[in-house]
Parts: sequence; structure tokens; C-alpha cells
Amino acid sequence: MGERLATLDSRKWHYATLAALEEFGPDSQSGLSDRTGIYRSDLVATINELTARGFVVRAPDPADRRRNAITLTDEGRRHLEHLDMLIADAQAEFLAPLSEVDRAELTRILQLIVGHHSRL
Amino acid sequence: MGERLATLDSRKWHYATLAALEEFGPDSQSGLSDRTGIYRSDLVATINELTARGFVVRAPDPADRRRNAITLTDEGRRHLEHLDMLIADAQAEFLAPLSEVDRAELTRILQLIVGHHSRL
DNA sequence: CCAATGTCAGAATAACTGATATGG
DNA sequence: CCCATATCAGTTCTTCTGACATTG
Repeated sequence: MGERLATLDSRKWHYATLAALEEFGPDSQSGLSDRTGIYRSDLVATINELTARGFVVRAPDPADRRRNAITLTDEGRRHLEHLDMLIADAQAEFLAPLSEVDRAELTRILQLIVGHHSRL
Repeated sequence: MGERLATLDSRKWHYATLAALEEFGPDSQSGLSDRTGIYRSDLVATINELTARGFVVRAPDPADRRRNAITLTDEGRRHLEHLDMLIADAQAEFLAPLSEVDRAELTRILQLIVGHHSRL
């Protein structure tokens, strides 16, 4: 996945950030840090790069002036769609030997594991 | 797993090296590199550390003097057993929510994936 | 002469820590 | 006064590359 994302000059943190904004809407850098697992300090560079490419906008939050409100742009949404396609391709190759039933089984089992450990 | 191995001052390369020696017998560094995926250059340090702790022996190979023959010691075998226990513990925690049937399913599916990609 | 092996030095990257300035 | 946020500087760790000497 890292290699695939790199073909569009992106890395997993870029993807995680865009995906979080798409799923949960505008957020502060601190909030994005919590959602994505990326360190607050490293988010600074990630947001710098995403703003430089016009994928997100960083603006002071009027409600709490300590915060920056990070917002996904239309171009960012389009880029995210491209990344999603890359990832879908990679996943298709990776899971190639599995039947549909096997894929459903794998998903179910992995969700059991993730669910168990996120409840701690 | 990294955290667990660290409790016995070990890392995944130490484990991989010891396990490969246990499974396939004495080998050159180049051969170990192929088996474990660790770079030739990094194997040097790994073997240094394992010899310093008495877990392996490094001796010139008389049959081909470019090579070093790396051999597992009794102490190395004991250490590997301890590492195996750590890993079994970690795996038990990680897979805690899965039934026996689920575990067998997961193993089967992962083997399908690994088998498919190793045949390329 | 070319290829394989082990070794070394160092680059590139990602993950992580700590300090600081500002605002709530 | 204390806590949260964003930023910056820098450490650590791992992965990876390239060069070199020795031997087959």
C-alpha cells in the first residue's frame, strides 16, 4: 500500500487524514491526532503538505482560538477517491486467492479482533 | 510482539535468525538472509549480538572460505524456547476473542494468501 | 575476469520525546 | 494557575543502499 500511495506522492498519514476528514467532517489537529493515531507533532507536517497541494484548508477556529479547523476541499475529496482506488487495487491483488466466502470470513474474524481490543 | 521480545532483550531479527537455525540447521549469513528477509548488512550486527550472548557460534566454513557457518548453541536453543513462549502468550492475548474454529479458519485463510504470494 | 560473501559507513524514513508559545 | 493546542527541534530505531576486500 505504501508503494501504491507513493505513485500519487502520498503516504499513509495523508490517506488517514483525508479519510478521517471525509468520514467525520472538519476537525482540529488534536482531534485528527486522536482519530488517526498520528502524533500531534507529526500532524503539523502532514497538514502542511496537504494544504500545499490544496487538499485541505487550515483556518483558525473562531470558537477556540487555540485550534486550527482543518477542512477537506473538493480537490481533496477527489484525491481521496483516487487513493481509495489505488488501495482497492492493492487489496484485490493481495486477496486474489480468496473466494468471496473466504473474504467475508476474513473480514468477520478481523472485526472480532479489532472490536475486542478497541474495547479496552 | 516487539514489546514482549524486548523483555528478554531481543528483537524480531534475533527471533527470526534463531528460528531459522533451529528449523533448517547451520547456515551461512547469506543463506540466513534469504530465509529471514533480513539484509546481509544487517545480519552482521544481529549475529554479533547473538554470539556475544552465546546463542550462536560464528566460524569460517572450511568448504567455502568466503562463508561463515552460523550454528545454534544449546543456550541459543533454550533462549529460543523462551522467546517462543513469549510469542505464544502474545498471540493468545491477541486472538483472545476467537473460537477454536475461528482460529483454524484464520490460519487457513492466511496460508492461502501467503502461499499465493510466495509462488511468485 | 566475474560472481558471491561478509563487512562497514552512512542515507532515508518513520516513530517518538521534550520544550515552547499561545489561548481557554 | 493549570490545562489544551499547535509548533519546532531533535533523538532513536529500522530499513535500505553503496562501496570494499576476500574468496570461488
